[in-house]
Amino acid sequence: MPELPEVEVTRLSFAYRIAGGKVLSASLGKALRWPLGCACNQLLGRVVVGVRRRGKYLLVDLDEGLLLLHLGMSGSVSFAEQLPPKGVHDHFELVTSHGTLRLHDPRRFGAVVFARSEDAPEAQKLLGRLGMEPLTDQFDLAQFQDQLKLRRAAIKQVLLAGNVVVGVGNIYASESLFAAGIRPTLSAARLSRPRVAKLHAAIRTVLANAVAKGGSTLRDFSSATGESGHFQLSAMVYGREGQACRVCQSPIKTLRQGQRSTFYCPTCQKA
DNA sequence: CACGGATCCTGATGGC
DNA sequence: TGCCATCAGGATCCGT
Repeated sequence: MPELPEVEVTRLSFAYRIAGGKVLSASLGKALRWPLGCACNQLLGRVVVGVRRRGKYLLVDLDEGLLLLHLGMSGSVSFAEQLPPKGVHDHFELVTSHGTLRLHDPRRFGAVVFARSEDAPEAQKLLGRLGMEPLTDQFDLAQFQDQLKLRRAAIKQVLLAGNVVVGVGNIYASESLFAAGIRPTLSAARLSRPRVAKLHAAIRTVLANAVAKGGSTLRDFSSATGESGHFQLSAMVYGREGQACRVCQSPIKTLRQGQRSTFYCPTCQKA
């Protein structure tokens, strides 16, 4: 479910409200992708200092240590003073004096991991190999060009891998490549510098636009306050196989890359 | 190191 | 209605 825009929309929807809250209780349900890395009662009394995002991770900063939350494919976060009773797929809960943070994740590809600090090995294991943040100045064009030169794989797969640039998942990889007019199957290393520059700008525009639209709600994404996103309504290619391209009217095509669907316009996206 | 494929898990959907 | 196959917003691990 969640790519960078959905994670950022989630963050924006609860960060300012949870900040300052003191942890009153914490509980875990079924196992997520990795163990929490501490006993739940070690979190008692901690104060939530703020919530940041790195790639698709939410970093819940505590006065001592931090929690790394990942939503996997099907995760979502709720935050409210009072939440409805726990359901079968609610696997983590942090009750604070400002409200309750809950992670709902049917497929359990998500994770909650405690780390003593961002630099600690348990955090670096998850964050250490992440690529550049696309919506910050860290996303340097020259560096992007240099790094793509080292990758022979298809540009779509390089974007998804997250070790060059983070946060671009299956929806926004297709959308960004459409915006840049690039065929998803092209080898990253063979893209001309001007085309990479176009892609660099496209990624930023597409992601920023998606955040502004509240993310994409395909089946069940909503922010921590329950708001649906509506980026999917303006998607140019994702989920539009067979429909007319919004620019040139050609039917949108689909293909499989690394067991994921890719959508593209055969006319607008040049080989 | 870079690459492609298998893998974790549950639920929705479509064909027969 | 049931059963089976396929697909779904991710990312790690493993063999080459």
